[in-house]
Amino acid sequence: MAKILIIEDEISISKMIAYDLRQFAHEVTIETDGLMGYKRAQNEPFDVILLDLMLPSMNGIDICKKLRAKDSSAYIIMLTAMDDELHKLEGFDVGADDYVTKPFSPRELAARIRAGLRRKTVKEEPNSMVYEDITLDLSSHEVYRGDQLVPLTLKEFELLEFLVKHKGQALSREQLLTKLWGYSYDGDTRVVDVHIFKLRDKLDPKQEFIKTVRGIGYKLL
Amino acid sequence: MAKILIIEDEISISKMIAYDLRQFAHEVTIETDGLMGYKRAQNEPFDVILLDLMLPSMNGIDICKKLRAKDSSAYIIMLTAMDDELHKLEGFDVGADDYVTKPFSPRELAARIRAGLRRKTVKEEPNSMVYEDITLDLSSHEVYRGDQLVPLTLKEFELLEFLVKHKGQALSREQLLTKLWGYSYDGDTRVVDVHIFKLRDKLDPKQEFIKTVRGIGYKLL
DNA sequence: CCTTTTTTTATGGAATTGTTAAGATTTTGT
DNA sequence: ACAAAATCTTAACAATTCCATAAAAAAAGG
Repeated sequence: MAKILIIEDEISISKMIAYDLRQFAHEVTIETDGLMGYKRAQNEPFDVILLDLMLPSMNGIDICKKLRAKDSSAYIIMLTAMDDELHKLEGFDVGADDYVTKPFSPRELAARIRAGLRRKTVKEEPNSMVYEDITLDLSSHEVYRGDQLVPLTLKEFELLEFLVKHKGQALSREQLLTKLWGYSYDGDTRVVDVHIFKLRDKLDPKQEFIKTVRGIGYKLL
Repeated sequence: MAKILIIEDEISISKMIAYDLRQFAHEVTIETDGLMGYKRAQNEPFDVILLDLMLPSMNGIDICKKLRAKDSSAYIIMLTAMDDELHKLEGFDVGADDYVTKPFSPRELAARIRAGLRRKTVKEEPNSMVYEDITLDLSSHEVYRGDQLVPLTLKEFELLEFLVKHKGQALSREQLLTKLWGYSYDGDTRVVDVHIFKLRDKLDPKQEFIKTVRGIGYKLL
């Protein structure tokens, strides 16, 4: 489910769209004023923004331009009235990802939003990984065991990330060294053991998840 | 200090808010009933009115509409439950100046009230971001820590703005340099450290908010 | 029960960040 | 246009954190 912002002054339209989107468990926010909408778009991390062209206090084109000038990562869909073809063009110049002409069917809009979301998720890397009750937040570099924040050092974090990414695989010390320490690493192969120990100490004291594969290395169940 | 009216039927919430606000020497009045609250709002010159949406005998939306219709000069902040996004919309149509979704932190509410009071006296368009009790006024380029104006240089301001906009994310020095200094910047990467140091010095001497992510860069909690 | 491998602990040193100050650059005031 | 002031950048040193190594203790395997 995604965070979606609708900036549209015709309340009947925005309510209809919002109703449909909420059916798909999306979190929908509506703004009727251009400037207010722009401010929210700027300050909250929306996944998709539906943007009407004609708006009070600030029009859709300017909003789109400004959002792109900053580095909003939102997928922006412009809503245009049938006849302003010219504006449609500008909409694209301006950094919109897609456009829909009014009147449109809810189905079509929903499909375009889904397409946008897919594209967005493919484009961006996943920003969190979950393993059992351990959550790795890649953007904030935080790790939680349940809802307990567990401070890890960089190497510990990278090691855990690699383990989770390859869970189930037995990973040799050499593999870990070349991937996490770099291909030209020529130090002691036992470095890995020490970091595994520290990871276990912080996250898995009972060695429930991080198993040692004798003669090889380690693996995450 | 200001006269503040809280219209909220959940006594635990209103008492908590009132307690916090009185710490700042504000004069706080509480009403639990919609109609009663409306009457007081009409008859006394409050600077700020905190208005719950769902209230007995008269809801927040109607109160707000009627007060605006009379042209009460109060700065009205709507308190909305997380999920009634639709009501939030109506709240704006209706002339509220700001809104806060429950649950909210006392700090954030206090900051928004201060922002409202400032705006009320200076009468300028607010284009502001609020983080904890730090308010960033983007149009005047002013930053407040609580009530206190904190003079920042341009780079410090931009840095803070970027941190707030990406709060929670660990931001690398390279990211900050390319976004804030420009894509072609080729100087020392430690410039960032110095500016972080100065920002902390002015806004966060105890390093409560601006955390360093060793091996990466910095992040705002 | 002896050997091999892994776990655990301790420590010096390397790398990263904090802090300060001085020089360079830009902005402001006159 | 010039001088003064403010801000930014760089460099150097201090403080801190983290990592790699070594080496002892424990466990596994035969």
